[in-house]
Parts: sequence; C-alpha cells; structure tokens
Amino acid sequence: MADINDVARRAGVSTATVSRALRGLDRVAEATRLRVLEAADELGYTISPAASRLAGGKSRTIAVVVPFVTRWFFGQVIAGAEATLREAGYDMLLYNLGDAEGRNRLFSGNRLRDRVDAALVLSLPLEGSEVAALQALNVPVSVVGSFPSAFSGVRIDDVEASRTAVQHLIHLGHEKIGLISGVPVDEGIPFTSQVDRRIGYSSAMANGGLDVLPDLEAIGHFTLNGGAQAMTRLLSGRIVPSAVFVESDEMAFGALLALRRAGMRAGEDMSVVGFDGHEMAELMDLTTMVQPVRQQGVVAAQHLLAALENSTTEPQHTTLATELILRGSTAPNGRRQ
Amino acid sequence: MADINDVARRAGVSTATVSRALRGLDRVAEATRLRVLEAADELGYTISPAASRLAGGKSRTIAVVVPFVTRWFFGQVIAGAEATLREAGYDMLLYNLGDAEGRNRLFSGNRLRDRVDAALVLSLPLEGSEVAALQALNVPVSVVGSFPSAFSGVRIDDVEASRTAVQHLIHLGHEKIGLISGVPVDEGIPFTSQVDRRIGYSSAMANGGLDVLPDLEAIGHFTLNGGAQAMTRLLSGRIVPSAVFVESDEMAFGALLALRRAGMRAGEDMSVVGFDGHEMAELMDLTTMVQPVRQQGVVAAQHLLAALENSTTEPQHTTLATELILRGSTAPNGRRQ
DNA sequence: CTGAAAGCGCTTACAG
DNA sequence: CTGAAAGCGCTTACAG
Repeated sequence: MADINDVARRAGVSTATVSRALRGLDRVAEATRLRVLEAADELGYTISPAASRLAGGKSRTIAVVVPFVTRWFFGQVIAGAEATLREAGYDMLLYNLGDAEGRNRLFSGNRLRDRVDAALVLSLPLEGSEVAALQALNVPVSVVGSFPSAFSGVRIDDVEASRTAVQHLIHLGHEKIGLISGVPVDEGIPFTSQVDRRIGYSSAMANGGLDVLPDLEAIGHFTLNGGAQAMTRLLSGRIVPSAVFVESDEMAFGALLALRRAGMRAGEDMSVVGFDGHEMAELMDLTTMVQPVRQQGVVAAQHLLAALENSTTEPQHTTLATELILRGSTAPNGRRQ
Repeated sequence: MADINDVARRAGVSTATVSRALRGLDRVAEATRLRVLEAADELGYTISPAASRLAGGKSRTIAVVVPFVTRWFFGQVIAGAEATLREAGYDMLLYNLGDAEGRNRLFSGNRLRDRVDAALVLSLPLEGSEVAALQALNVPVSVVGSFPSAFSGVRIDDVEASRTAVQHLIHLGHEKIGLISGVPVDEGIPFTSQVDRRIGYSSAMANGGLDVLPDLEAIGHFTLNGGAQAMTRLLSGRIVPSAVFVESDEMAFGALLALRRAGMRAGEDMSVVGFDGHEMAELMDLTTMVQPVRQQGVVAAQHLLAALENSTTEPQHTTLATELILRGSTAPNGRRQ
C-alpha cells in the first residue's frame, strides 16, 4: 500500500506539500497540486484515516446515535443523514442505543472521544449529564426532535401539528376523542415529541370545550402490536371514543387492524388519525399528519457540515412544516352511537 | 484528556506494560494489571483509537455494508448485527450503497482500507472485482444472503423455501399461480435470494405439472407500492391467476391492498403467500414463509467475532431454517372462476 | 514479567 | 509557495 512518502517521491515534493495539496489547502501552486494529485492517483493512494486523525487532522467520520434502528421513522432519518454525509465524504458510525444500559455505555464511556468530527443525535431527550458528555466531545452536535440550547436542532412543531390533527376530528363533530400515545410517562424518559403531541391533543380538546378523560387514553408503545392492543382496550373501555388520535402511523396501522378484527370500519364506525406520513398510510387509507422524515436527517446533517466547514459555533435550529393529509379513516361523527 | 503516559506514571510502570495490561494480554503480573486498571479508571482513560490503530493495533470497528437501510429486512439484520458487535465492544461503520455509483465509490475507492477490522456485507451479489476489493482488505468478511467461497456466509435456503411456499398453493388446488418478483433481470444485479426464489417457484410449478407463463409474472421492485401495482397488473392480464407467490412481505402487503381496492378478498378470491415473516404479516393475516431475519445479522456478526478472536482463516457457512406460517390469505382454489 | 526505543503515517507550526 | 522536523498516542519486537 502506497503511503504519503511514495506520493511525495513520485511527485518530486515533500510530504508536507502532498498533505496540503491532497486536502485542498491553499498555499500550493496549482501546477504542484496537479502533479501531486496525479501521483496519488497513479499509486492508488488514500490517506490513512488513523494517521491523519492522530496527527491532528480530522477523522471524516460522524457518529449517528439512534434509539432504535428498526423503527420506520429512524430508518428514514438515518437514510437521509447517510446520503448527505456520504455525499460530503464522511463516514457514519452508527450507535443503536436500545436500552438504558446501552445508552449509559455510550455516553459515560467516552466511546465517541477522538473518533468523530461531529455527532448527530436522533430523538433522544438528553439528560444533563448526556448533554455534558456531548459537549465534552468538543465537536459540532445536531439533534433531531428537540432543541437543546447547546446544539443545533431540527424538528417539527409537534404541539401545533397534533392540535391541528385533533381539531380536524373536532370539526367532524367528534366529542369523545381518544388518544393512543407511545410510552408510559413513568417508563424511561419520553421523547420530546411524545410529550408535545399529548400537549397538542389536550390543548385542542380544551379549546373545543371537550374533556380529556383518563379512560380515553391508551398506551401503544410506538409499535404495531401495541397500537392494536391499545385500540382493543379503548373499544372495551367504559367510555368508547368515536375518534382516536394516534401518535404514530405504525401504532395507527395496528389500531386499524384491531378495528377490523372487531368488525368495525375505520371512518364509518371510528375515525382514526395517525402521525408521520408512513409510506403505507396511503394504502391503508389512513388520515395522517405528514412530517418530512428523511428531510430531518438531511437537514441535521447539513447543520453539521456547515459547522464543520465554517467552524461556526452558532447552533442552528430548523423547524420543518407538517401537513394533514385527509383520507378515508376519518369521517363525520354520527354514523354510529 | 489523560494519555497512556499519565496512566503509566500513576501506576508506576512503563507504557508498554499499560498497553499490555489494558488489552488483557498475558505476560503481565496480576498485581500489576490491577494497578494499571485502577490508574486508568481513576484517570478516566480510554485508548485513542487512532493511535492504537496506527501503531498496528486494531480499530475495534466493523464495516456493515447494506443496499438499503430503509427496507424492513435490512433494518432487522442491522439491528441484530449491531447488538452482537456492540456487546463485543466493536463499533459499526454503516455504508448504505443505494445506487451503482455509491457502490462503486465504496468498493473501488479503498474506502474501507485501514479503517475496519472486519466487514459484514448484506445481501449484495458481489462482482468479481468487488470480491477482490474485499479480499484486499485482508480482514474477515461475512456475507448475508449468499455463500461466496472466499468469505463466511449466512443465509436460508431460498430455493427450497420458495418451492415449499408454492407447493402449498398447489396443494390447495391452484393451477394458475402467479409470481410477484423483485427486480427485472436486466436491471442491475439481482440479489441471490431473488434468483433463488424464482427457481424455487419454477421448480414447484414443474413438479406439479403446471405451466410457468410469462403473463403470470409481475415485477414489484421489493416495495409496497410496487407490489400493489404488480397485483393490479396481474388482475388485468390475459391470464388471471387464482393464487400468487410474492417474493417479499412488503410487496405482499401492497398486493393485498390492491386486491381490496379491486373489491376482492384475499383467501376467498385470490390466495397470496408472502416471504419474510414481517412483523405486520400477522395483522394483515398473510400466509408467509418466515425466515429468521435479525438472527442472520447476529450469526454473521458471530462469524466475524470468531475469526477476529481466533484468527481463524476458515470461512464458516450457516444455513438457517425457515417455516411456512399459514394464515387467512391462502385458501383452497375453486371459490371463484 | 517489564522497560527503552523505534516506528506506525500523517499534520503542523516554523523557516525560508 | 515549499520543506525539514517534531510530534500525535499508541504497539511491538527486542532485551533483560
């Protein structure tokens, strides 16, 4: 494997010049740069990442931290971030947290130190010590899903979006409106988005003069089966809603299928609004609050790249627009009950 | 940030000893090791990956190469591999190929050289030059989805599994059995699994004395919408099948919904068998050939870890079992037509 | 079982 | 615009 000395020799310059030329720094004569590039090309030379990093250069690697790789939302965001970073020549180190232990291992163990030029954190509500750990990395950090003041961030307005979704149900004449939420409040730290979606729901209900009853809420754990179980529970509760706002499309799909199993038809017998704009929503004929998912990964990555290139210190915050897409799963109240 | 010299000083030994003690090599007195570990712990010391790698050590990083992060199958495999690798203390560098260009960039550009201790390649049929590029890395390689002779591999028996799925339809009395396949043969290199699934289909048809007609096949591109369109095409073809074997569950979901739109009922009017064992299959009441997906990632990672720890050269090949799960989407022929 | 020293392949002031 | 040289923080023979 050719090293920088081979290139220097072939181009008839010093290794210092090779280093500068290859990284596009100025203060290199154009003719010299060309000669170096040619020599490097002929030798099939690539910079050794480890040596470069050690000598004070960059690793051209960015950490992406996700709570769950297997969830649709995260897969989309990762894809968006990955494409953007790859385009810019960065590699991506993926850390899947999973449980509290994995989370602790990553943040408290300096696992990222000296490994990455920047970090992208997805939808994790960060504890104070975790924010501190990320800051100690001393690299740009961008967060998807919330706006910690120390870092850049990308998100949607979950409160407003949820309020809009629930208002749609209210406008259709529904009064007993249920909520299928993600995680129990006491079970781990809820995602910011989850907290906000519940606030949006409550706010819309209050504005509409409607009661938020405990019986109208069920937990769906952000999974398909969880959503199905939550709907089943709502159907057998003391107060059965005529419409339900579901905090994610995956849970909504489960809810839809639970309805079908119960012999009920979405829209006809029960209105359902989802959240996300999952690719299956159209086929499932689900009314849903569409958020730009892949785009959030793209923008978060762009924040990082901007900080890396201009060594900007100023965190950037971007809020992306959402849109309620109406489909057959929502209809005016009154057909039943 | 404390470095190895700080630890050496604090423990009262040389850096060579610190290095050995920390990596668990033998030839270090137990008492010394304890002293070193304690010093490292007190200082919050972590080995610099770049320095370690450069000095001839390992990077404790493994490359995972996937064609598409966003597809359910790959997300599951990644999750399985990630958990296994993380458990063993390895980091994961994720490369999402996407298109031919991205693929070329990774393989021909030595992108992986000197970066990783091993590589895990998912479901990519490798060209000769790509196999050569991976071999040139000189690290263990494990492949999911096929058995290139040079590397370790994990897979299922796609031919046999597909044959079984189609035989099920034949046993139900179906004679015109359609196929919804992934990618057109002339469009890029098809996955090994796709080729094999078609072979299994043809083989079962031949064994059953049934004709494989071009009109009975439609392309679904391995996507939801593609599957829906493929089913729609089959329904409006000259020869309409009474049952269809679909090469992936995601396409099968699309097919199911296309059926519903056409006013037909799965099982009743048209039998559908999927492939994968997607988490939504149960809720969609889809008969499907279940393969252990996450487990393939786990096993492929284990092959790598075994090679890394024992410096085994011998590639290992594992074939995992599949199982046909019967549900409402398949029923005896004869209800219609 | 332990240490002194060379070396891994770069980058970066510092000079010129 | 270019080069000589130090140094990044480890690991690894080689000695003892």
